Parts: sequence; C-alpha cells; structure tokens
Amino acid sequence: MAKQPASPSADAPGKTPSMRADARRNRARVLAAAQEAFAAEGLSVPLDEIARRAGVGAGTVYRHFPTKEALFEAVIAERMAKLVDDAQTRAGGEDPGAAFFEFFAETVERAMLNKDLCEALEAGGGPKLKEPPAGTHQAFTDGLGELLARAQGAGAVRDDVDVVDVRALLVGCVSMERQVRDVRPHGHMVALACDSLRPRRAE
Amino acid sequence: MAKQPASPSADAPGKTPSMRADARRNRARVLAAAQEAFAAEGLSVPLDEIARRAGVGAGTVYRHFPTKEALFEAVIAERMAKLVDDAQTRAGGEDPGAAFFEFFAETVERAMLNKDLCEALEAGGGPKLKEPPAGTHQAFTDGLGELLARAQGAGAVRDDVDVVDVRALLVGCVSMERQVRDVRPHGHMVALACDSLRPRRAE
DNA sequence: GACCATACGGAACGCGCGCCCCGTTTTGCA
DNA sequence: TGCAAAACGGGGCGCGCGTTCCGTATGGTC
Repeated sequence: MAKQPASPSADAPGKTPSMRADARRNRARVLAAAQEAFAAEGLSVPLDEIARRAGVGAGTVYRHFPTKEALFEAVIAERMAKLVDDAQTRAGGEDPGAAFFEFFAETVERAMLNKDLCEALEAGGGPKLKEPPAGTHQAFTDGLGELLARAQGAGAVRDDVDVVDVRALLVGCVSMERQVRDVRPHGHMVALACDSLRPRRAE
Repeated sequence: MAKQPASPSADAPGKTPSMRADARRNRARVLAAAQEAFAAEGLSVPLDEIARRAGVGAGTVYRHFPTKEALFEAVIAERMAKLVDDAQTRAGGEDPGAAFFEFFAETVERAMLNKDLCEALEAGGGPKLKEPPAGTHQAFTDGLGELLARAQGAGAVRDDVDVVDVRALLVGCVSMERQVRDVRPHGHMVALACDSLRPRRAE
C-alpha cells in the first residue's frame, strides 16, 4: 500500500518529488506512450505494446501504475482536466451561445482524435458501469452545465434540456461522426444534431 | 468445404432440408440460444456459454456454424430481415412522415433490446471496418432510404439530409439512449434528436 | 570509490476463450 | 433388427494478454 506512488494524493501535484531520477523519467515516458497508444487504439492496446513504445519493460509500467486500468485512468484524468480548463476559459467569454456550441464541437473533435476519451465518455454515462475517473466526470459535467446555463440564459439554447441531455447528445455526436468519418466533413453531424438544441423559431 | 451446411446457398431457405432430425433440432436450439445470448451480451459472450444454453457441446455449434462470427452473422441477418420487413410494411402506409419517424424510433428501440444489433449497426457504418452481413446492411439502408424519400416528399423531413446522415443519426440515437438508459423515459433522446430532421419553420 | 536501497527488464504464470479432434451415440435405411 | 453414415460432446490445444517474480543494473550517499 505504501509502495505505489499512484494512489496517494501526491500524484496530481506534478512530478512526484522524492523519486530516483530514472524512475521519474521512466514514469513520464510510460505516460506519454500510454497517451499515444490509448488515443489510437483505446483500452484494448496490449500493455506490452505501451511498454515497448516507452522503451521500458512491462514490470516498470506496473511499478508506476498498479494496474492497466490505473494507467488508463491517469491518461483520462489528464485529458479531462484539459477539457474542464477549456470549459472554464470559454465560460468567461462574451458570447455564451458561441461558447457553448464551440466547446461542444471541440469536445467531440477531441474525442474523435482520442479513442480513450470516447470510451471514457461513453462509460461515464452508464449508471453502474465502471466509472474509473471518479470526480473527473463530475468536474466535466459541471463545466458543461455552466456553459449550458449561460447559453440558455442568453436564449441560444432551448430551456427544456439539461446537462444530462446535452451530455448524452455529445456522446451521440461522437458516434455519429465516427459513422461518417470519411464520407462527410468534420463536424457535419454535430452541426445537424445541434440544431435540435436551438430554440424553435415559432411556438 | 463440403462439410458445413452453412456456406452454401441452402441456408436461408428455412430449415436446411436434407439433414438428420436431431441435427436440425440442434441447429435451431443453437440459433435460439445465440439470439438470446447475443442480445444480452453482444459478441463478447463466450461460445461455450451459447452451447450450454442450447444444451449442446461446443463441437456441435461448430458443425453448424464454421465460426463464432458466422453464428453472429446468422443472428444479425435474421434481425435485419425483420427490420427491412418492417420498413417495407410501413412504406405502404398513408402518412409518410409518421412512417419514417416511427420506423426510426422502433429501430432504435430494438437496438436497445439487442446488443448484437447495436454492434452490427455501429460496425456497418465504418468504411473498411468488417461488414459481416454483406448485403444485409444494403437492404436496411435501402429500406430506410425509401421511407426517408417519402417523408421528404411529404415535407415531413428537411430535404438537405440523405440516408447516410439519417443512418448516422440513428446510430447516434442508440448511443444517446444508452447514456440515459434509466434516468430518462424511453425515446426521450430520439425525440430530441429527431427535431433536427424536421424542416425549420421559417427560413 | 564503495555500498545498499531502489528501480529495471523480461521471462514466466494463470486464465479465458476460439477452435479442433476423436471416441461414442444416434439416426435412418435396408 | 443390423449397420454405416452422420452427428454429438467435451476435453484439449494454442494464443493473447494482464500480472508477478526475481536476478541484475543503477543512482545517490557517505
């Protein structure tokens, strides 16, 4: 329990201070390799493949992350954090409608580029389906909710939808875009689906 | 090559005529068990599990279907055929708009009930991703296209979408509904997403 | 420069699962 | 009823992959 530097809180702060130099370097390499590999293939990449790309042995990976899933979660946590940052930045913008729709599209696009993000978003929705990055999803949902509320306040999004709907629509858009991957321009389905969020002209 | 009664054309016609009685019975049992098991768990159910449910040995399954995937395809083919039937029936109806939207919703609902259908629909979209039920998907797309064309002719669906868009939206809806599975009533997301297919009031 | 804790690497283990093999049973025809 | 062909069943093989183990190399300290 006191072995792995992964579970304690001294993980996010940055570089895990008290650690031998090569260990810190290898940890970074593993993380980088995992990011790349998970992005391309999702959770299904063999762990040995990640080790190879990182130029280390499988044992080394396990010394830094207790399990393959833990490594996956670390990658996801980082990606999610970036999304949340993005959301908060945009929330300060001038045009709430544009902020919301741009963030929505941006998120879908990142999910298209990173298979791991797809899988995390899809899994995060399920009720009791594994939710690895515990608080991470909550933070994302909060950020999305904030943008949504502002957009609704500005009349850019209809009032009878909530974060749950939008989150589901987002996951749906990822599916759609993947379906038409190279037969339609990027964002085509997002644009189509987002129409359903805009207020109807006449009631 | 002359061993399996699966690859030749004498497969779809119904009950594979020249076959020992027990063989025919077992084949039916396997198919039924597979339908149930694939519906619940998708392609990931162990083949042994299907054999157990059917009350036969694994060898028996392989005598009737050369591969696990072949069995999967057989199940999918049957489900797809039902969908196509459904589409053709509705195409004869009076209200093209209702026919289209009802078929759309019905398809999503069936996909929610059968994980295999989800997987088949999702896989069928990709360009070079395996497309097991070769012509089956085409037939489905054709049926959907027929309903779409009629609905557009009646002004119930906007003219600037085509079958590819609709098919993608359909797959997206399956994702969305799964996301909100037990936190929203059935069809909630479908209703939302379908709004984007309706013509805008004013231009 | 020497020493020991720390970290490394990759061989090895266990497990799940698709698929095959072959001794045994069943079927249907003569 | 007898017999050959057809079908059965489930044990077993091979493989991929997550995880562990341990002999070896390396880094930081005295």
